[in-house]
Amino acid sequence: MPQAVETKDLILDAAELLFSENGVEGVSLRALTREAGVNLASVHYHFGSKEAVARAAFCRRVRPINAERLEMLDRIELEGAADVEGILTALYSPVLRLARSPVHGRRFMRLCARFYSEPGKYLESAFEEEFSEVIMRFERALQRALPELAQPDLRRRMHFAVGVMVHTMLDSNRTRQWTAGACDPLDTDGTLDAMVRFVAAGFRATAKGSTLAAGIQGTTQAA
Amino acid sequence: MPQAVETKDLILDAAELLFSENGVEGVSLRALTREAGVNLASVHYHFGSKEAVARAAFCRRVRPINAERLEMLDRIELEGAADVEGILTALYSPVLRLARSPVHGRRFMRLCARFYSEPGKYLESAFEEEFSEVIMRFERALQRALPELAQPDLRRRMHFAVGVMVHTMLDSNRTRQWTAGACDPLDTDGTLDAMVRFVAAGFRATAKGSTLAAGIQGTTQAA
DNA sequence: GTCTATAACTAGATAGAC
DNA sequence: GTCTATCTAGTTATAGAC
Repeated sequence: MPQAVETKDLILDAAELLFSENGVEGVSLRALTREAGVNLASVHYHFGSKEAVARAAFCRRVRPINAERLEMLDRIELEGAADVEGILTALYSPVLRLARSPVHGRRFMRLCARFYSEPGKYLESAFEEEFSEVIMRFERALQRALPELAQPDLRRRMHFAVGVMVHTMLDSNRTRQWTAGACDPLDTDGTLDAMVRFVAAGFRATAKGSTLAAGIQGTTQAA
Repeated sequence: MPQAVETKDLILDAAELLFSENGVEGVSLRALTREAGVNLASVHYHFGSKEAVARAAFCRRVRPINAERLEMLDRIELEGAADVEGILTALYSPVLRLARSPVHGRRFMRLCARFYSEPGKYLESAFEEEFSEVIMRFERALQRALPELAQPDLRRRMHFAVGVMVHTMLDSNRTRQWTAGACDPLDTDGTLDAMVRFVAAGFRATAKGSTLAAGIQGTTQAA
C-alpha cells in the first residue's frame, strides 16, 4: 500500500520540529527518521539529501506566508491605505498569525528564524529565491510611504525591521524566561501591535542628514 | 620551550574565525586545529572539550564589552545624561566599536550573534552568566528614562532593541549583498547613529494602553 | 515504496611516547 | 606541553532483498 505522501510529510513534520530546536547541523538523519517513525533510507528516496529536506521544510511554510504578504500589500495599496503601519502589518502579521497554531506554528517560526541565522549555502539560495520579490515590493512600498527618507537610511531601517521580526520569532528559552510574566508569547495580537508601533516609530525617526523633522506620529508633519 | 599561552590563544583565534563562519556544530576539532596550526590533542589538554573552547572564545571578548557597557552607563547616570539615546549608545557602541578592527572585530561580532541564535546548553549558561547584570542595569535605566512606559512594554521593546543589535551584528552575506552600496558595513559611526535613532524612536512610540502621546522626538510633547 | 545491512567516512576524546 | 596513533561512536549515503 503506497503512502508516499504521508511519509514525505511525516519527514517534513519531524524536520520542522527537530531542526527548529537543534539547528540543521544538530540533527542527524537517524534522529530525524526516528522522530518521524519512518525508515532511514526513505529520506534519501524522497528528498535525496539532508539539505534538501531542510529546504523543503522551509519552502513548504514560507511560500504561503510570502504569498499572503504580497496579497495584503496589494490590497492596502489598492485601498490607498499603504502607510507605514499598514505595510509593516502586511509584513509581520502573516508570519505571526502562524504562531497562533501552537502545534506547527510556533515550531516553524523558530525554524525559520534559525535558518535565517544559520550558515550553509543550501539555505542561502533558498532565502534568495523565496524572498527577493518580497523584499523588493516592500522596499518600494515603504519608499512611497516615506518619500523624505533617503534610500540608504530606508534600507538600513528595513534591516532593523527584519531584525525585530527574526528576534521575536527566535523566541528562545532565554527570551521566554526573561520576559516571563511580562508578556504572553501566545498573545500574537499584542506582539504584532507592539512590533508595528515600535518599528513604525523607528522608520519615522529623523535621519541623520535630514533637515525635516519627520518623526511625528499620525498624519501631521512638522515644519 | 613552553608556549602554552600562545597555543591557547592560537586555538581561540581559530575558534573565533571558524565558529563565526560555520557555527560551532559546523566545525570539527580537526579543522580547528589545522587552522590554528596546533596539534589536535592540545585542545583537550588546554580546554578539555570543544564546548569549553566555544565558551572561552565567547567570554574572552564579551567580558570587556559588558564591562565597558556598565562603565558607560555609570558615567552617563552620574552626569545626569541618561536619556534613551545615551543609554542605547552605552549598550550598542562598545560592541560596534569592536567592529572597527577588521581583523578580530567583525569576526567576533558574527561569532557572538551566531552563539546567540545557536542551541546547546553550554552557551545558554554562558549567556546567562555574562549578561544577567547588564540586562538588569539597562532595564532599570530605561525604566527611569521612560517612566510612563509600563514594564511589559518596556521589556518587549528591550527585546526588540536586542533584535536590532543581533541582526546588525550577524551581518551575513545576504545582508551585505542586500545593502550593497546603500551603506558601508565598516561605517560604524553611521551604523550606531542609525540604530540609536531608530530604536530610541521605537522606545518613545505610544504604547497600546497609553493615554499619553509620548512618541514625539526631541523635547516637545504632543497634546 | 519500504526495509536491512553495510559501506565509507568523520566526529570527539584518549593513551602513552617523547 | 606536544606529538602520533588509535578507540569508540557517530555520521551520511547506498546497495539490494522484499
